[in-house]
Amino acid sequence: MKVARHVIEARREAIAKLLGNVGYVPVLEICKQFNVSEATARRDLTELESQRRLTRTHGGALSDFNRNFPPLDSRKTEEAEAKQKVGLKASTFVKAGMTLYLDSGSTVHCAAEAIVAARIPDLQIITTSIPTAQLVCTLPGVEVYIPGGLYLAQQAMVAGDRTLEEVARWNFDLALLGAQGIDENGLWNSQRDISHQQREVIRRSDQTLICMHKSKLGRTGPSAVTRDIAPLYLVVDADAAMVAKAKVKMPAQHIITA
Amino acid sequence: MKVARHVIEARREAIAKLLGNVGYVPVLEICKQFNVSEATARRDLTELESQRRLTRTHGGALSDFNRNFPPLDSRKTEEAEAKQKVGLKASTFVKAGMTLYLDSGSTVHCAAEAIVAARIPDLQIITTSIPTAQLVCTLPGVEVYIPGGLYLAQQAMVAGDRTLEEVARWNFDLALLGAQGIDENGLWNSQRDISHQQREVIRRSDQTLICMHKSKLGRTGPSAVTRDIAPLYLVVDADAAMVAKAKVKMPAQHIITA
DNA sequence: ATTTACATGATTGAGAACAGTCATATAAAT
DNA sequence: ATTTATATGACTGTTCTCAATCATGTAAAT
Repeated sequence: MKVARHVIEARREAIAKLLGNVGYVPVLEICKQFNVSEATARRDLTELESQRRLTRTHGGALSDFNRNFPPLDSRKTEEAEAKQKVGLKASTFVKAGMTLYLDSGSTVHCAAEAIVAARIPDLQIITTSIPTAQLVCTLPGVEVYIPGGLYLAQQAMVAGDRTLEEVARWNFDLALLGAQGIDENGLWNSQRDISHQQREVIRRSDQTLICMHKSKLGRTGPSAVTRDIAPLYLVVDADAAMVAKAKVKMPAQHIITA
Repeated sequence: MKVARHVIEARREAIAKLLGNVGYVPVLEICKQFNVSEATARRDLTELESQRRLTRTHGGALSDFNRNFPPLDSRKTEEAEAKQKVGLKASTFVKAGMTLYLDSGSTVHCAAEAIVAARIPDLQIITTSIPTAQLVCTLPGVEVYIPGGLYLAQQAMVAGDRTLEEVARWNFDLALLGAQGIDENGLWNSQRDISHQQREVIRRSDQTLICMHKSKLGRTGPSAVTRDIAPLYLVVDADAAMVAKAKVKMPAQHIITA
């Protein structure tokens, strides 16, 4: 029987969310959880895949978010080098005594590695990323705060309403954020929760650096963080001309080439 | 043909690493990458899975994110067996659908391992322990919340005023707590912060199990959690007579021998 | 109210993945 | 050097997964 549109949307949204939390969902698991036949479960998955929100595998589906943010350590791609360059550049903005927000994501994690390498002391660091927290807590005089929230196994981070509330209780001297894309319409990320939270961080931070590598220039994502990117700073492994080509509306002095 | 042990180890290590980078590897991909038959690829995967280093799926394997924490593992070596027994017993009190508080500490971590082994689904788990969070989040239908707070590198946990505040926003069906000691004056722990927080958890939980091994009977600690231990339950690898010798004022039916 | 559109579940055949068994060749043990 | 242990690949039958098709009943459109 045909079923109301909103029911379908809700179920697919729920599947996507489930996938975001768990990382991998077998088809039969979906059948059980949502009381649908394999056929519909598969149909939902193919639909979600065509929306680029997941990747199908034999027997189930993989979170796409996982592919964008694979585990942060032990990676050796040429992308990793770019990210390290970007992270290193971003870390030069960090000064002793700052209250600092570090986003979850591999590029910002590289920045954290550079901060540790530079042995910048006496920071107050707030981060939703567990690996990043564990990394920076080795620095002398550094206090690391993790906002509470739902733990996402895939990304080893916390997120959700409570996280947002917690973040709203801080003010930052500097925030380092990752993103999925930036174009003439603004800044984009992968999930509504994360975009929401980043918007709050931007509001509460004296200065915000968007850390990304050049392949993300001109690209978008499922969820808009902000259209108004003029106050932000962009740290990227590309010169101003390349950034201009992506139609990023940002003052030239806010573009920092790594 | 039989092949040298180190070759096998190396290949399996490489598979694990590959998995760490990519997040998901199909079996055939392993066959191609390492020039082995499907049989060996599968054998490697089952071996790695038994080492808890990955999760198998139909057609491949998923990277496992619940990495073991060195600090917790080293603490586990002594009296590990006793703690596992206690943890196993405590886990039998956990039923599907519960809202559950899991304390930070090795004994409760053992209980978490037993919960995972029993594959109890649909829990809502609140824990301040990062390793425990990463362990239990693998269960189906389980949501894991980490209260915000100051990250303590030593214990891989969060603590502090904010953590207490966050905990105070929940109510639990069941709480599993560790402790440093219990005697005629009540329950003891190592730090004021932790005692404070445990007191709050006890207040907010329908049932509280204190999980400890017998060497802690009759011992105290720097900070009192509560003098009124009568409503609590004690899971310990000792019989009622041994508990009585420690002058623990607790109804007999509240003493559970592991 | 009637018609159209379509989401769903059941069925089916094809293809993929799996566990088990066995022969073999080589590493480790003696 | 001889024996034992075992890692491997080939083979096999079974199970699982998948895409396609069709009938059905309900939501949307008219």
